[in-house]
Amino acid sequence: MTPRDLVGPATYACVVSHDRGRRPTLDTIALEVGVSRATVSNAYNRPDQLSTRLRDRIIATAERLGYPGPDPTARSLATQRAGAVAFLLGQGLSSAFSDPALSIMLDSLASTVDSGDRGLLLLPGVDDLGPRPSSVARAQTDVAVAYSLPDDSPALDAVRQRNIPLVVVDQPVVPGSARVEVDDGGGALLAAQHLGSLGHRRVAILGFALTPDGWHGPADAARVTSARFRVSRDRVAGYLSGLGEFGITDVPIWEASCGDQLLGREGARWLLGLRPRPTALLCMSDVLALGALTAAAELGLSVPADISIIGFDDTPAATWTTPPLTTIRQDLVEKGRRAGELALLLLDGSRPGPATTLGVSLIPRASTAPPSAD
Amino acid sequence: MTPRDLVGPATYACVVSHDRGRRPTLDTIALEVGVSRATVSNAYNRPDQLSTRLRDRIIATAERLGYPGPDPTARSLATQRAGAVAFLLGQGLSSAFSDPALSIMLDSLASTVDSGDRGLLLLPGVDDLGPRPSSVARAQTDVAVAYSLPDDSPALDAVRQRNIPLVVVDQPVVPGSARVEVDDGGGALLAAQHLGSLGHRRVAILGFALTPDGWHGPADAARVTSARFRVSRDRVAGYLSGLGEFGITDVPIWEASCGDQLLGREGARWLLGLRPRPTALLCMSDVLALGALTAAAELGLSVPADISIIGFDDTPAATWTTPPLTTIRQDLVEKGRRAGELALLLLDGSRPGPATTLGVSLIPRASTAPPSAD
DNA sequence: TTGTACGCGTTATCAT
DNA sequence: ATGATAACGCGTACAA
Repeated sequence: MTPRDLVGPATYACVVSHDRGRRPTLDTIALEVGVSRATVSNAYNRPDQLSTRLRDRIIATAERLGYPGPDPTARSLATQRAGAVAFLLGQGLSSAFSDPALSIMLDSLASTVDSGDRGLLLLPGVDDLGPRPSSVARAQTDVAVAYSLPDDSPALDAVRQRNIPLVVVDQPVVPGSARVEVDDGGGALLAAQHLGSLGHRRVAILGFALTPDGWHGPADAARVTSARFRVSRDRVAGYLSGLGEFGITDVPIWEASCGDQLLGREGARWLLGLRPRPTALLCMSDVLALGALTAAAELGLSVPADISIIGFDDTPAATWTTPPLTTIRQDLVEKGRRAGELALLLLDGSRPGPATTLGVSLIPRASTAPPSAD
Repeated sequence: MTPRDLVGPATYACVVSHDRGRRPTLDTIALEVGVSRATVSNAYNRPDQLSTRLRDRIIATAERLGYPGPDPTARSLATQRAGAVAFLLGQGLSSAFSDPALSIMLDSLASTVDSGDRGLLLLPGVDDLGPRPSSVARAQTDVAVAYSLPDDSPALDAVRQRNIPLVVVDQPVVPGSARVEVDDGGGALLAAQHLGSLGHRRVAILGFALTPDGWHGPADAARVTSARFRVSRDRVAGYLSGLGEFGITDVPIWEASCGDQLLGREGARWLLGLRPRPTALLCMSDVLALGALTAAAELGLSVPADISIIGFDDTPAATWTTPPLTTIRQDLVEKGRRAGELALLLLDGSRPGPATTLGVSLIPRASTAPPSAD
């Protein structure tokens, strides 16, 4: 059926209800009211361009015919604006909502970006590599914000190919993109120095994945050297550097494939099973540290008397644990806000500037103490 | 990083500027290769429709000219599919990521919906009312999933106006939509009966907002009667009904405008300041219960000796608290999965069936006990 | 207010 | 088999 088949307005309304495939469009309304399509469009988008009376008539007619308003997709096509910010995650959405560090950051990002009529399009990743390139290619978005992807994530190639502006949070370093990160190396250094100055000499690392290959377990030197996650790399380096100041060189590392609490527990069990047993654990996140707390309790070790545990992030949970968690604070809210602002700037046509690096600080609580003289 | 990495983006920018802002489209490629637009489209979407050689030539040319692939918006316009599921929240995204019950559900929903090339479009709400109608009107989505909105949320009118399928999670009841909810009344009943059978006779309720007007503080009978959140209404009814079985009729209620832990603490302080002091608190969520635990500790009351506290949801945090929290379990993962499945079904053209109601159960832990004989 | 030229693809249907 | 033609899809924006 072509528009020519429509003889009159009344007929059309009839046709509409009969023919379900045919939704009313701007043209339908224009025809019915007897004005042009442009005028109907103006009624919705520029009410000041026409008389109130005409506008009311148009809106009323639209309602009567069940016109749902200008189609968002068509509007996007015409305006060349998708009206959404895509957020690229390393893993499934599962992580987005269960990892507090990510949640808090995302929340802040969302409220920053939200001002305006923009939505937040979440693109879940697969296997720590980030979203599939095809997902990125099909996403209706004006700008991409990538969160903590490995150095060689194919998703980032897809973003570049689409030539949309990119904001990278944490990692990796992508030339030509805006970036906000935290002083991971410095934070790790602080944590290690804290333990060292407390007198610990046998310290182990409970860390994130070094490379997105799904491995979890003890990490040897080769894995550390070839790590493809910048954050993990920098934090390990910071830990080792800080421990090195105290002459500590032999540092076991357990690598959790994801920041999952259960894996943290498993890793801590392994590390605490080493002989001689470490007297302190450097955990790359509070969540991993929570797992470590659980493991310690299960092994009958008391924290911090038998084992000191230090986290990273300073998420709210760090204050609720027993004992409250000594940790490295990063400003997750600020990180999200900056990322959102950068996204808006890029949308406005700004060129990306140098990366923003947020500071970190040591928050001493009750999960660390000098080692007991055993 | 190799020098090549640095050159890549710059090179592309160069191509773009040559074209004087005119980005390549399907036509550009078609013209260059000397085939029709349709053939180029097929090269991307139906590789089997043309010879491998021609396809390779097309793809190569596309890459050479910096063609980013078929434009997602144009594709959506043509296919009449946005390729996204919109998720409507009552409040800002802040809540989405900080409320564990929501996070877990959303996570599950996301992974259900994720299979396929769909994204999840988050539409944050304002003032507990849900997203602004204009946000809904402009969202590029094929289906809407509304989470826990008040009975008269304007966002739902906007969804209906757009005539896109709707899945409602928890509340409200919207005719013509699919729905998944939990047995809120039954859960509340279980909680109240638990306390009653333990011997408690002075019980108070620490609850969610009854109406989206930002009020927090003591709730009188009028507010309860006119509540516009179904879940709050049903739970209060369930609580009162269960308590009624033990002859308890005078039940103070404190209403938290959001499920925030700080508000939970504030409410608990108020309730625990009443004289005679309640011996037990019915909390509408684990998060509120956490706040109550904090308040009790600050008031020097020990749980459960001085005060019994029962939560709702059975989020992971319930097991970590001191003492571990007695609570009502609802299957949040299942709830999300069902909601996702319903969304996919509706996308497939199915008609919404009757609402799915998920069961609840009492999880007794250590935060409830018989009242001390004071 | 209106006419109308885009925006960018998809997908029958048709031709070789 | 392969590829071409052309008809949509639905608005926006600018000149008239």
